[in-house]
Amino acid sequence: MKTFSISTVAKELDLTVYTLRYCDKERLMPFVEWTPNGTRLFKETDISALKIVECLKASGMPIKEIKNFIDWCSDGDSTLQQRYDIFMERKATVEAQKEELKKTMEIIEHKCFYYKTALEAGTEDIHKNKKIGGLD
Amino acid sequence: MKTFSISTVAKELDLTVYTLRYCDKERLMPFVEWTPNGTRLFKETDISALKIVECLKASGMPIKEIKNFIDWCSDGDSTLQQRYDIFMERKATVEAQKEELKKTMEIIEHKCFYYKTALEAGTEDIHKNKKIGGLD
DNA sequence: GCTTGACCTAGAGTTAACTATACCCCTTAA
DNA sequence: TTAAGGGGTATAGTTAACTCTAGGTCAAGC
Repeated sequence: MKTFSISTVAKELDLTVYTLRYCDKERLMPFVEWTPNGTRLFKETDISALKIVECLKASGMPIKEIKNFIDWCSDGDSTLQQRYDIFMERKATVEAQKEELKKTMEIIEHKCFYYKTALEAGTEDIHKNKKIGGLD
Repeated sequence: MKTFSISTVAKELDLTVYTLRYCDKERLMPFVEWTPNGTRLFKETDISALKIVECLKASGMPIKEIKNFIDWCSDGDSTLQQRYDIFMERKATVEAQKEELKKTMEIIEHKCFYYKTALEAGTEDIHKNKKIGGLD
């Protein structure tokens, strides 16, 4: 079976070896195996699992909670419901983040317009007294 | 002119007074005025400006860079280009974040499906050997 | 056989953005 | 007139997720 060194995996996942070792210390990868002389050996499936870990991180999940998920994975079918719940919950938080970003983007685009027109006019004054209490 | 206390503004922006004072210490609100006995007095326009600060924070901009923007605002029309550039750059990074979230969401939704079907089958085994090296 | 470079651990240091504490002042209501 | 409550400062502590350093092992190549 093909295996990979920690630095290869780091490159593949766009992480540092420090980060991978940190994740290991936090018990996020109990599945990786070792050579007899104490070097980690990553399998293809390990890399897939780490991509899920990265996905959960990207969704804003703290590492301690990701650890719960990893533990449940080792526990087999009895934890299927918990694992399902985790991803449904993640789906909701990511949806909320998307909404937040959308609002943020609206304000930013408004400001782009504000400064574009101000630049064209040579002064910000054209926006003064436009709307009282507005965001302009 | 109507003014607001720090705790009122905190409520309005959904921040703590600690956070507002921290922002002040970081020179993110040089525009707020003070009573003779040393209390901050927020105007309506100050709250609008702080909403922009919060928007920049939400876009992932570090506070030290937001400070640059605030400084430029005080410098008048000579900094219009810099300020425009900042928002155009923010627009690009938020766009990138949206892309990232989209990818994250795809994996999460795939996992929701994975666990939903596993739950229905009563076992995760139905997904074994489906695709070698796949994300399932 | 010696150097180089990849791997290892333990543990210290970093960073940003708060968050809290200690202690002070001022106003207001009982 | 005193106690509560809201304001202020300075400074210390927290947190998460790295990031780095020191010091060590081991295999390969010259």
